[in-house]
Amino acid sequence: MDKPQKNPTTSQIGTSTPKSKFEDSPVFNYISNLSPIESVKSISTAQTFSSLSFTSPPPVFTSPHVNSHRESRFFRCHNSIDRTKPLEDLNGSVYKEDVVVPVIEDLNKEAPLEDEDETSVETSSELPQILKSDSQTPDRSDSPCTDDVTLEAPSDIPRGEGGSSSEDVKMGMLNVREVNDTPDCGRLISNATELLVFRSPNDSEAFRCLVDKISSSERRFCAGVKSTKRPDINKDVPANGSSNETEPSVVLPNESVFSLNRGGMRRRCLDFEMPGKRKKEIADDQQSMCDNKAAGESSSGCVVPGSTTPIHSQDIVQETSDQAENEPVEEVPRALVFPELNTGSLKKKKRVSEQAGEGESCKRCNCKKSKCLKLYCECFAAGVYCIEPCSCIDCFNKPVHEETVLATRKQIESRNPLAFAPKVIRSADSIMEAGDDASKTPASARHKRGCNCKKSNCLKKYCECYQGGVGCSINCRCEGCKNVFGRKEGSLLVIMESKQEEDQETYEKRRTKIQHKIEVSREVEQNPSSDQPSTPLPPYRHLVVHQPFLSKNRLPPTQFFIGMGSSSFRKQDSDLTQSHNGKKPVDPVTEDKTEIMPEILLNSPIANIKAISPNSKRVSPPQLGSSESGSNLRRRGNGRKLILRSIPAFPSLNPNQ
DNA sequence: GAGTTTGAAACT
DNA sequence: CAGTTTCAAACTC
Repeated sequence: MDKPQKNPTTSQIGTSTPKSKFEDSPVFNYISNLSPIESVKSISTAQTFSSLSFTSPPPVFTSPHVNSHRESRFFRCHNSIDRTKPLEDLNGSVYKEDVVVPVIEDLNKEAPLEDEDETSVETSSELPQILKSDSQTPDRSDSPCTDDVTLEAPSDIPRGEGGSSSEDVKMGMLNVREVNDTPDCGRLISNATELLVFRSPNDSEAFRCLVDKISSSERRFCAGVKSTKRPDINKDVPANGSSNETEPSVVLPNESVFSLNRGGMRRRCLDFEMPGKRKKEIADDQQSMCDNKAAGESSSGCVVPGSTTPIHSQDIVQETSDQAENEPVEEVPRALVFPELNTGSLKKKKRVSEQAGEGESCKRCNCKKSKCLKLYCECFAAGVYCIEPCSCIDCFNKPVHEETVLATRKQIESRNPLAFAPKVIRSADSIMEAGDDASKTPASARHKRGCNCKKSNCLKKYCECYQGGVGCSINCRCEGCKNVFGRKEGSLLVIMESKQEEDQETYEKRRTKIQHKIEVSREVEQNPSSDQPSTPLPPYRHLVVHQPFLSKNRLPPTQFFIGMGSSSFRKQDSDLTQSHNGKKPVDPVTEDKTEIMPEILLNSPIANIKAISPNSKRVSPPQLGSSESGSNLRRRGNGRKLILRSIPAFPSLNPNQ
């Protein structure tokens, strides 16, 4: 199996092979040179670290467990393949590798900070186990395999990638859960809930909550994990890994944030979480295997409630934070994921949810004719089984009918591969934003398909964009859009036009600036270090900060459309820019920018991120008129247009791609 | 809680 | 692809 392979490496590295050997090895040297961390680790952690770098992630990644997790996200692993492919692809690729790596890094870095090496070690070890197989015994922590896993991940995954973070988070979750089987599960769960929130399609709000909490949650999470794990870990884990790995828990939180960025990641988080819940539930009910399957998906479902987004997410988060300490109940939402099995626990959850106002957070449907086998059903659409709280009639969206569910899913997916993809796609920027604004800035995001509102003015939850806490985009065909999160192009155009009317002089100035920027951008390309807004390398924050939406405090609209065919989005985006042109005949500048930006953006991943930021795209909603927006625009001047262009560059989001 | 409104999903 | 119907959530009373 995978383990054997890993084990040898790990065991060798960790146990038998002395540091000296590794160090002597050319590989070791090479690795050490590559990573800055090494130097630190070399002393205490060298073994683990090196092993990580050496060992290939493959074992973990390849491990069936991993797969199972992914699959679990949805109703089943198998299913996941079809429907989730897009998502999974995103998740999957990043998932395994990313997860492992971040943890390791964090461990290395933080390990020293954290006192307990032992705990850290165990966590790392556990992670592998989890990754490999959820079901596997926790005892494994002792086994070298775990070490291997951790080791491997780091090497492959670069820190820089935000996506990885998600993985890490998941990993952390998993570890925690497994560990949790024990007492502290509650906390873990609470933490998990946060993750779930991220996952929710509506992430925007959830994301906010997370962001807000993250700082605190991380602490908790780490603390909880450590505390929980340590006892167990200590038992199993000897001094070895201890020093190295302490960090995982800590790491997780941070990375979790990153994970949020990617749509795919969300679900995973849910899945992982599910297991945790599941364990609890299982312990209580000893539910059948189906639960596990369902759990994975359900978890996602819980999160899903896109509509619930803002409110729910917040509520949930709060609850989690509060309850986490007191009660594990938080999981309620997840429980939703699992259908009938949880009944006992569900009640609890229900109560909790209701109290918290969470009801919304979890998906509950009220289907009467669809049998919960159509997208009409929120649960089904969210990839979650219906649960007790649901008031559905003739529900087939239950583990009992798993086959039916899967078949139906397949069918729907065949029709629309993205049918089960999150409706709201978030960009990596979201994280950044969150970081900036603990407030709640929703991550930049957009509705993948756009809305078609005619009477609600995109001011009610009828509007999926509004529901998801994102602004309308070009994709939207809404009429009279007044989406507070961002109006669609029409509005923008209007704004633009008005501006032009107001002052063409300004326009010309802008144009000049843009040209300027273009020049700058060129320079930037040559000199990445430059602070120019266009520069890809510079911190994402620039983008985020400048984005007008952020100023709003509300969700920054995202330009990012994920699952959707990127091509369409791009076109649309371009259309936006063009639309300006179209409606406004002018805007040669934009075109210029667009041309320039893409190149820059494409060059570096970071650039991509920037590109993602939707804000730029959306010129600025009505609110923009205010000073902030104006200032932003001026600052970037061209920046904004440039950013829009960059969007297309953002490849990673599209699952399909 | 019942009824209405709304827009997505499904169907033709 | 467009138009219509079905459906269930969101909303109102």
